[in-house]
Amino acid sequence: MIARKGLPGVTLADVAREAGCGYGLVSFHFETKDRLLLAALDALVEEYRVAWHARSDAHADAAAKLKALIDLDLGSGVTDDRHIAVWTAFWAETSRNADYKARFSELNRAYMARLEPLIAAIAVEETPPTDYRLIAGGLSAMFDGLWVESQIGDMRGERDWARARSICRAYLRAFFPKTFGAEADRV
Amino acid sequence: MIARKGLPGVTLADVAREAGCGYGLVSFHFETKDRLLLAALDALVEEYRVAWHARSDAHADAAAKLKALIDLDLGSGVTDDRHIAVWTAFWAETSRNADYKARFSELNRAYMARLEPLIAAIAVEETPPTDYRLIAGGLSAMFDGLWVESQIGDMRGERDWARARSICRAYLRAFFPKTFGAEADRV
DNA sequence: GTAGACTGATTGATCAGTCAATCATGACGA
DNA sequence: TCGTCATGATTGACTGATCAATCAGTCTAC
Repeated sequence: MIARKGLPGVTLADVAREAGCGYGLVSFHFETKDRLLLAALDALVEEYRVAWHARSDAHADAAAKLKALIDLDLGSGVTDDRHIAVWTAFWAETSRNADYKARFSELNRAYMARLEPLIAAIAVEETPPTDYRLIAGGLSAMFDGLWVESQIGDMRGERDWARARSICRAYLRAFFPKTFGAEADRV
Repeated sequence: MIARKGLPGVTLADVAREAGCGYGLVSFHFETKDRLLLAALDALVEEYRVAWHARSDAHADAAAKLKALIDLDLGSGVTDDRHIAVWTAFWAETSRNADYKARFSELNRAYMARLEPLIAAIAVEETPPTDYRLIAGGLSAMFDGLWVESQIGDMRGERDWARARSICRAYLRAFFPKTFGAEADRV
């Protein structure tokens, strides 16, 4: 519903109708619209976190984990247009909402704490020319940027997600040519 | 005002007060709140476009133009926190507003039409290992992502912008080591 | 019988949009 | 030179709609 109507466009009456209960119950349960939206953000973050850990734990080596992260972030079930519309909706309010900011700060910390060691592990094998932290920060920024562009640009459908994944693989290949082979990646 | 209060938080009465005129004049001049916001977006895009062309035209070679673009997008007067808060506010509504989408599509087209030739020009000199379009797309995504992170993350102040610029320079150096030298870029 | 789950009508606040009234400017004629 | 009028700019009170929050009451399960 947030994806369809935006954060301010969602009304408690809408939520009640969709949930199949009365208005009062929504109001009573969440106390306030702010808290309802915060609960939605928490659910969104948690859903992402679960999917992310699941994919990460499914692989042993750093390169495979990174590839799995690319697949998760760009075109998976938790990063389709609908989900991303919700992320961007919350992003837009973050500068005015300390609760949102806290959630994103913590998510970002956890994210970088998992991403940086992966990059570092590969970097030591390839005699790093650059700070691995910058490489990790760049990859993270790329994901966010590709999410934004999927919302505001002309991206539509799996082909464009495949291109987004190619962009990220090209990025990693540029830094780590040995680890991320030279398959043809033109889309 | 949009940066302070968000798109739905801005009221016509606020605008009138800030502009020092009566409520009715704002209402009469813009006809509708939607059109007022669209005018604000047009002004934002135009301001960016002017700054971008000015910086681009100030240099002759592609590498210098690219460096100027990095400086413009990450930490200049048209990309401070206030401006970026407005961009993200409009981004969040784009999936629901065809006018916004049209503006961003056109801006993106113009942006890539300028960016891709720069990358291509450098790529031919360095025997490209990857499609230059992917490299350009990655840089554009990085800019957007760093904007998002400046809003939602813990970025604050010039030091973090310097780090963001380092990320982009590291990106370009990874693809084009000859053109983008190997200065120490650790922040 | 009672506690807790649940309902939805009501209230009060906010806000976009409307419109009748006012004001400023300048043209025109005496 | 001065008064008069017309036009367009500008005002802000008012209207109607929307919506979060409240609360008095109903239902259900045990």
